[in-house]
Amino acid sequence: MSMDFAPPKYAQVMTAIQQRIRDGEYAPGDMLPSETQLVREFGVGRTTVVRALQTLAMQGWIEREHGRGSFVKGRPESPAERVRPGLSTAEHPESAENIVSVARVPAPRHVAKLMGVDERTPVIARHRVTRQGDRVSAAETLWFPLEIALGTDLDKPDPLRHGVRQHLQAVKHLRIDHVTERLTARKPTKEEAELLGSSSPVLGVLATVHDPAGSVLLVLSVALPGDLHELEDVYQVS
Amino acid sequence: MSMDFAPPKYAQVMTAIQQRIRDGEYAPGDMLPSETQLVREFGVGRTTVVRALQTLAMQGWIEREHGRGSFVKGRPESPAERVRPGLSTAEHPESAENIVSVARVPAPRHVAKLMGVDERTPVIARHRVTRQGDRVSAAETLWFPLEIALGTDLDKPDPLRHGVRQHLQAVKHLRIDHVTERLTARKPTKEEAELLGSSSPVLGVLATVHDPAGSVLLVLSVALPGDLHELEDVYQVS
DNA sequence: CTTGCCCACTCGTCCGCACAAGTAACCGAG
DNA sequence: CTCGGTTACTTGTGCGGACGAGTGGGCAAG
Repeated sequence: MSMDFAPPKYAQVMTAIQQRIRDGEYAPGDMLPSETQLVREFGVGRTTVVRALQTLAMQGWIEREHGRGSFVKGRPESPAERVRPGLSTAEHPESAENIVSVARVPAPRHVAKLMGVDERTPVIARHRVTRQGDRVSAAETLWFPLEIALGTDLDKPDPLRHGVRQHLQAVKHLRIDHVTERLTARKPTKEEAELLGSSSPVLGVLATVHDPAGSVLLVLSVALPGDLHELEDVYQVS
Repeated sequence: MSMDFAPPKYAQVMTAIQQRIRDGEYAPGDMLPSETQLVREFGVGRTTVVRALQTLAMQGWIEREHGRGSFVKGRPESPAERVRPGLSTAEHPESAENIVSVARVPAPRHVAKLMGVDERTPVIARHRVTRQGDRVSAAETLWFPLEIALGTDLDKPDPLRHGVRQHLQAVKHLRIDHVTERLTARKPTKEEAELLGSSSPVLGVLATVHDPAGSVLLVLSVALPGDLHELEDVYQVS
């Protein structure tokens, strides 16, 4: 059975309006249709339209003025836009083609340090790649402490179709709370260079993923070829 | 008549709960009273309680789990701090030793694009270095549109002792509002390699600095040798 | 003991309605 | 002409009710 879940109506209204703003149909400064008009257009209750508009306002897409109307601000630029390679790596679904190898290996020095265990403690290393068309656009390694991987499929070479984060949540109720990322420029390791088919500089992302208590769920390292990737960040100055 | 306006009820509920979290009455991890209980306690409709709780959740005070309850996160922390090479470069004071050269040159393609002007439009290029002990730890170039530099000392090779940001503010009342940064890994240019004394990979930061109206005040490019620099970033997950 | 179902409880979403309050255009009295 | 009120719009807030869906404990059948 095709059980595709429809997103909630208020979210549908939000996406529709966001799309129109991006398309320029609603330009910055324009007044949006009134709540009543939107109610008619989308065939939903005012509660729903109001919730969509108020959420958009909180996210900075629009501005609402009591008695006048809602106006396009067109500047959804918020700290939410930051690229977060660490998190997206933990969330991305896997497929058979992008698993390179999964093995139990002694923890490399820098990984052991981040996990707070002794060097050479055995850990699970899960090597993957991401493809963009024909080319390998990223080489990723995820390291798991044994006690985390215990009872999960993280130590098996089968693809996790819902991603690592989902798997941890579903199988062991482990929740990701925060991520520490360290970014640097470096040469790819021999293995990475082979996978990427190039030894030009890479952006190295080393991320430590924690649960709410601060324990390390995994450490991950991503090598992003410099000629393929740019990380963008916009911020307000106090 | 003392017409003091009572804040809306949903806001009253929010502040009450926030207060209890701050006081420790609701400790992190605790389950909040259920919506129904809060309805009874505050004598308001469920709509109101739900709105309060959902807003608190969006602000990061609590977490709501479908079917289980609402839980104190006790973490109204703002989006985590991030290193911002772009801004600090604009703020750092200069000294005679770290000015390499200042000249009027045609805008390079990528700079012209960010400024929104034609390629080869003349701009002021200000080349600098940062030292760490004996070693040059960063090579920076700041490009200014002519109309910005006009009437300032930005086009003169004398060090700006209070930094570029201060100078713009003091001399022309120009205020920095936001910065867009693009990060990538690349090989240093010939000039950068010479200044840095190495041609190992660098972290390239290309930042566009805007005033409140969105006009570009300057574009700056920083080359950070990968073996000397790491950019760290911590963030909360949803 | 284990398994599977039921049920009470939780939050998620949505509706229709009501009234308050701010805004702006119109219109008539002066 | 100016002024002030009326009126038709807008958003802000609030209620009660309804149904859906996820969670977890209890309970009875196996």
